Amino acid sequence: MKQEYSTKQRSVILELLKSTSTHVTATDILRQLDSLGIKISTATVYRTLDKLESEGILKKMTLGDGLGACYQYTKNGECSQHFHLKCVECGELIHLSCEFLAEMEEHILKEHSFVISAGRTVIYGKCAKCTGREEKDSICHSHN
Amino acid sequence: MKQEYSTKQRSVILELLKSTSTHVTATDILRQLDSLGIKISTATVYRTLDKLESEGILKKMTLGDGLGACYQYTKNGECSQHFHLKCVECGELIHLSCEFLAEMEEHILKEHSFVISAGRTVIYGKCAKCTGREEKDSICHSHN
DNA sequence: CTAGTTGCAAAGAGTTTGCATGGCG
DNA sequence: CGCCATGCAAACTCTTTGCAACTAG
Repeated sequence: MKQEYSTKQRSVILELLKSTSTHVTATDILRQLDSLGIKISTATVYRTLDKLESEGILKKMTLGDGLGACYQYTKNGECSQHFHLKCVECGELIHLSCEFLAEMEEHILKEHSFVISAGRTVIYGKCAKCTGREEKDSICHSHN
Repeated sequence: MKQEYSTKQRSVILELLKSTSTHVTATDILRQLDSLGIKISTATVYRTLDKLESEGILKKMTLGDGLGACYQYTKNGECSQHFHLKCVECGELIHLSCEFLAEMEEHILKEHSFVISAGRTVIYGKCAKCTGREEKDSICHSHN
């Protein structure tokens, strides 16, 4: 097995991720590093994220926007155990840890023989804020 | 509202999608068109897929691999009312109409104030066939 | 010293856009 | 005829790769 060196770049990136509460793209990280005056090459960021992911330190998720992969720091894979709700209006990502979802997984496993990959799944819809907002101005139009 | 013309390109692309049982990427379509000797430009394929999707004729899904967006034909709107389970192994799309899901929607609405858009949501995981298949050859490795 | 790591720049893959032309209704 | 759709090529974004220089252990 490959040994991991503890380099400055690696720890900077990891710190950044630890201090971020939501998911970030590689580009976000690049931008942040840039605004912090830290210079780490694009390639290194991608390679590091990749490594951190395969070490299980980060979770990689694809939120079907045009944004590319998102990464998020998770203490021992925590995020792989809950679902994500993504508001299609405002883009907010809600982490949903709730026993009901566990039930749902079980149900789908038993009744439909399907093993859900919660980490990969993003449930789309509208968050509270955006639902309220919509009701105000959509008097009578079907759907976009 | 924009009117949709029925062009040759549009119907060719739609036919292709109708006759495909799993998801395809824009590139797949381009390749297929090419091997059929039909020439439709890249831009048109992308624009058409986009339009078909917003008309609700296609379902767009992102299978977080490096592959880009995937599209799949679904009979007009029929599918906006139930969830979809997508096997990340074999590509099978399972249409899941089940009261449990309705319960789940309600739960998420009440407890989390989030309105799920079932038509937009794809739940990823592994279907029965592929789960069985995996167990055969993964004697003892943690997870990918 | 050795093997993993970094930077740079170039290359790829997927997708989008501007603009002139073509085609449906 | 008017307006949407198409083609082409250039532009873009995200990500990967080759390779020489570098550094942690």
